[in-house]
Parts: sequence; structure tokens; C-alpha cells
Amino acid sequence: MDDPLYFPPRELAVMAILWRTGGATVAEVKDALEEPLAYTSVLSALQTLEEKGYVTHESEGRAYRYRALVAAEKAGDSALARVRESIFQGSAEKLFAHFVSDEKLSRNELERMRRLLADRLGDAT
Amino acid sequence: MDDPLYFPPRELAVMAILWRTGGATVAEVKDALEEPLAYTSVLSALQTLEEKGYVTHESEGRAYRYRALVAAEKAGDSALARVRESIFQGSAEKLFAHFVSDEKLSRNELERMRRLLADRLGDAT
DNA sequence: TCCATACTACGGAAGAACCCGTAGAACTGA
DNA sequence: TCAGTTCTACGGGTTCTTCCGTAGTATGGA
Repeated sequence: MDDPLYFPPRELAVMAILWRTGGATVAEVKDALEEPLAYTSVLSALQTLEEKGYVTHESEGRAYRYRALVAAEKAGDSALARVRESIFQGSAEKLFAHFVSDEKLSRNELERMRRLLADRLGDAT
Repeated sequence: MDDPLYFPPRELAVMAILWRTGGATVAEVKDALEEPLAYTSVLSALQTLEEKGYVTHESEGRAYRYRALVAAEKAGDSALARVRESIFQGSAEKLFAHFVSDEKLSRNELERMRRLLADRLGDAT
């Protein structure tokens, strides 16, 4: 069905920007990155991602606008599956338990999660 | 507080075995790995992890028994934070929504999650 | 036209990750 | 004792990742 879909740290940071913005030029990605990188370093990262087929670009004015070719959700699937499998012994519940034990979660967030879960339980076929 | 704590794919696979078993010899790790690797490849991975301080070993008979020095939960924190930040735009709810939308989750699992969440909401200070 | 600016393409250096073979030590059984 | 087995240490090759400088092209303003 789907390949593992794995992004090393820096490439993930770049993908994150493309997902968040929906598309960005090299300069925009460079500015959005937390760590300061040379323009050409950012370009290289994007070209690498393009070579791998995760990204494409089109001309916009005289620059290129890069755009993700894989949905964030796909990457999320892969990443969560890997975390569940490797770190939580394959158990979705263990992952979940750990996730909700995070003290930084606000009551509001937790309430909304409860609602989401209730909906999910309600519409089970 | 805590460093990024990141494991590249192969090293994560090895850590997963150590977490699951609580400790293992090179041969045991090798056997537990999905992909067939040479004995020395597994040894190398363990030595690399040890060099990074994530693993230690002690003699057992004439072999070494390796043991994780970082808790799976710590790695879980880092990994989930990274996934949330990069893929779900920093939103715990987005991550959660995606997580529970997984069709492979059984009703029982979902029910238990609901209970966990209810408990978590109950003991809020 | 000419210069400064803003891009991309290309190449490559340095380190990390991955993989394994060989050598040698230590144990085991015949 | 001696050969076979089971380990670890060490070193090296290959690929991936990260980072950037240089060169060249196009644009736009003086």
C-alpha cells in the first residue's frame, strides 16, 4: 500500500513549512526555519526532497514555489505507526495513555478530545 | 530539560527491542529484528548507541547483555512532540483527531481510551 | 547600456548512518 | 590437546544527510 515514508530531521522541518503554508519559495522556507541556514542549503534540501518525489515546484515570477506532494496526514500515519510500533510496543492504548498524560494539555483541549472520541464511538458502523 | 532525543530508523528498531525485552544480547537483538542483518551489523548498531549514551552493557556469561539507558516514555515524548509540531501544526487536537480516525482501532480500544480520558479529566486539579 | 540584486544549478566537503569482513580472544566438547 | 563455535574489537566501504560556495542566468533600475 504505502511505503514507510520517513523524513530525516532537517527534511522534516522543511516539509513542515510546506505543509503549513501550502507552498513556499526558497526564501520563504529559509525565513520560516528556526535555525538560520544559508540560502543554498535550503535550496539543496528542497531539491533533495524533489528528487525523492515528495515535493514539486513551479515557476512564480522568477522564483520557484515549492509544494508538498505527500499529504501531512500520510506522513502522520507513518510517523504514528512507527512510534506506536517501536516505542509503545505496538499498543495504540499505550500511546494514547502517554499522550493524554501530558500535563501541558489544557482542560479545553481534553474536553474537545473527549467529544471527538464520543463522535467516533457514536458513528461506528 | 530534555534534548531532542532522536533515533534514526535502524537505531530505533534496535532500541525498540531493548525496550520490549528489557535487555538483550547481540544475538537476541539480531533474531528479534525483522530484517536479516549480519551479526556484526547489529553489534555495530549497539556500539553506536552505547557511544551516544543511550545504551549500556554488562557481561553475562561470555556475551554482553545490552540495556536501554533512556526510557521508552522519554523517547515517546520527543517523538510525539516532533510529530505534533511538524506534521500537525503544533496542534495536539489535530494529532488526536487523526489518531482516533484510524479505522483499524477496535471498539474495545476506543472504549478504553474513553475511560482513560474520563479519568484524566476527573483528576484535573 | 551597465551594475546590483535575486535566483538556480552544480559540485563537493564533512559527518552520520549503515553494513559487514577479518582477526583474535574465550569457551566447549571430543 | 585441538578443532570448532561464539563472542567482541576494529577498520573500512558505501550511501545518506547536511551544509555551503561558486558560477551562471535573469531581472530591474540608474
